[in-house]
Amino acid sequence: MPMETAAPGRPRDQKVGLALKAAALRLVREKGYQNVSVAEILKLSGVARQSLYNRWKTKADLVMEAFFEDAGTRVRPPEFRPGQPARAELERFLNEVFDHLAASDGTLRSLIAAAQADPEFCRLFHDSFVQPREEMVVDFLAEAQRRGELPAGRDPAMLAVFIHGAFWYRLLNGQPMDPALARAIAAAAFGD
Amino acid sequence: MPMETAAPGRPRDQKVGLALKAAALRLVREKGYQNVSVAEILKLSGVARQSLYNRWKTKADLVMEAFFEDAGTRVRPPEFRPGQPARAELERFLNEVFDHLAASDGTLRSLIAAAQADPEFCRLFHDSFVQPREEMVVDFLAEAQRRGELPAGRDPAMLAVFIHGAFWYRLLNGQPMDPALARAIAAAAFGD
DNA sequence: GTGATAAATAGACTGCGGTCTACTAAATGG
DNA sequence: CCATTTAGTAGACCGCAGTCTATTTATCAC
Repeated sequence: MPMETAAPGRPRDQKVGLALKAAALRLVREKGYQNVSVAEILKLSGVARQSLYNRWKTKADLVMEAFFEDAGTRVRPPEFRPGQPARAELERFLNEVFDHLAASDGTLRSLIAAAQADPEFCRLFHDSFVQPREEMVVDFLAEAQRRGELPAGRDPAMLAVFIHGAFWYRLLNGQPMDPALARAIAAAAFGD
Repeated sequence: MPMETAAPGRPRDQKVGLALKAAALRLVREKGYQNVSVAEILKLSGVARQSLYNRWKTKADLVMEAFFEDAGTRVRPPEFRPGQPARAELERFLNEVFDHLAASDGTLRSLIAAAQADPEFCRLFHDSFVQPREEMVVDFLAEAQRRGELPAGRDPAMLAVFIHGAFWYRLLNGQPMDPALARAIAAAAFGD
């Protein structure tokens, strides 16, 4: 148990933050990021405006935390399983990511958009969300290379950038994120 | 000369649109998209608010037109030149794009962000800006393949998505767009 | 208990993009 | 000349995200 350093002043009420995240998550799922106002989140959670901005700098910060707190558990990372070729596993992973994105409507798109106007949020979003997912793929590809399933000449880090880049590019241009894309990406990464 | 179909009512004053584009271009170059308000553009151009929204649906529409009207002439498309390998030409092209983006600060980032909240603008931006540039690369890669400089097994269309995707991904995550990236992209596209 | 500190609440306020209304001005066809 | 139609101007107006101020409340140290 960590020694709590007993900060002075009134302690934060956990319920306030939880209520805000719960309200934000529910409303964004129901209506989409664009169509949810901060005022609505405050009304549903029954919390005062300042209490939100005491915890998060922007609406995007709150929604990112509410939305992706468990997102890491929704998509199973790529891993080696007996009898499963690396290429097929990458394809499976991509399809799960696409499904998750489809279920979450345009939330990722909105958060990426928010990051373009806010360097601080851009870094936070990258460090806490984008980078870890990129590294999962890098590690997986490096292992595939070690096992001889990926040609030796390729750079796993660069391949991961291409893979995520292709998927961002399609997402941000409003184009379909379907199994055909997953197949094409996996084929390009592993193909000759 | 096209038969002008003599629309009824007062004709549009060309100067109004030109003044708006000139003001928008100058202010965005000076201060960046985020830091320019519509009110400023109106003040500098000496035009009324409604006149702007008669011509463009949003600030993003105006800035896109003002900013990229001549952008097509700034970057020389990839083309085959005697003694110039396709891979080197692609690298040159990417470096010119990166330079142009650096000079235009975050304008492309802001327009991509605006597109995420506005499906109509997303389509317009894609059709009039993104797609043509993508096709330039596809055509170039297809020609390289025909000439035997690009391995036969690869799909030029998919490669173009990877190339643009990688560059969008880096751009939108606030990472450097430097010659090293251009080299890595060209190497991955043409390398074994 | 007293004072200090910080959380929570309520609500006014700012600047923004975009819409709306009212009015004037320039072209058309009759 | 007159009716119609559209462009342009001026400025009020709306909902938004985020800031600020004032007040109350909960917890410390003493």
